Amino acid sequence: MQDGLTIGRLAKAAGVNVETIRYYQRRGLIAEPHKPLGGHRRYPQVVMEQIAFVRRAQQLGFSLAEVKSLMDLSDGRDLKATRIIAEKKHANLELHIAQLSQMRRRLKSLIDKSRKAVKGRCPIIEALSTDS
Amino acid sequence: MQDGLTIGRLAKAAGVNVETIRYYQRRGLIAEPHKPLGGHRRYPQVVMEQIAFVRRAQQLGFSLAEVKSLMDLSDGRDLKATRIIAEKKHANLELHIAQLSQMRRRLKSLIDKSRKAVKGRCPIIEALSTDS
DNA sequence: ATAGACAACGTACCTTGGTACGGCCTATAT
DNA sequence: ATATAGGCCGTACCAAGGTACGTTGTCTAT
Repeated sequence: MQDGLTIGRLAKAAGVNVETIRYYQRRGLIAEPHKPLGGHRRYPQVVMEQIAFVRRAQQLGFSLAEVKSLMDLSDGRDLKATRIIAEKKHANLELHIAQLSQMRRRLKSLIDKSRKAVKGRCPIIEALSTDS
Repeated sequence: MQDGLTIGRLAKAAGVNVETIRYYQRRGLIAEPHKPLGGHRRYPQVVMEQIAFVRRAQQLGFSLAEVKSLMDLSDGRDLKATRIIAEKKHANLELHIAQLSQMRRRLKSLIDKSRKAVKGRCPIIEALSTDS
């Protein structure tokens, strides 16, 4: 029994798959403990915190590449650089939401038309079949 | 010179890549003209309309699998089946928008905090580093 | 008739965020 | 001492919607 968790226990504790941890290591998102010459790695607590960081950032919409950038700024000293990443993401999010909202509106209108339509002519199919 | 367009001209006219047309053929989304024994296919106008159908449906948020279902209903006789597909998509869209909106709100709040923050402590990094 | 452009086809590759597998090695409990 | 669980590593695979490439075949203009 040594200090730190095995990858399996860490995975369970962090609520992720073992393969996900290995994947994050390959992407340089979490610290990779030294491998004791042909033995098994032991993960200190800090790695679990790094995994949690990744998951929280993902929930805010950041990609893993962006998460990496954020982590590189995670000493908290460069407020502005961090904020710029967040602002870029926020702008993307706005755009994305606007596009989806338009889709939703258009789809809703077609559905409403379909409900009132007479048999035999489907407004949805017709809208997809013609310009305008 | 024969009737119909070659795949290259069709692609240009429809504003898509040649490979996209071949891909749509493989997915059964557009009609595949007979190949005249070792020769080149000729595409009638109707195929361009099918491509346009696919693109319009994509713009409403439908996946290619859903587009296929819609096309199978495109005689316009089954209003209800078509509407059910659209309603399902609409519901997904609502959910998706709601999730993105929450992200946007949370991100916005972090950005605002960051603007007012004192040097050295980044509220964005801190939010990603801790629970709650 | 021959060059050059284009078509056909099969297959591999791309992105993103993982998941799964197989072969081998190690750690731990009994 | 040995069983067996689990770690390590490389590689392949998944969805989705295409894109790219190489080879061979064909079409068309000159």
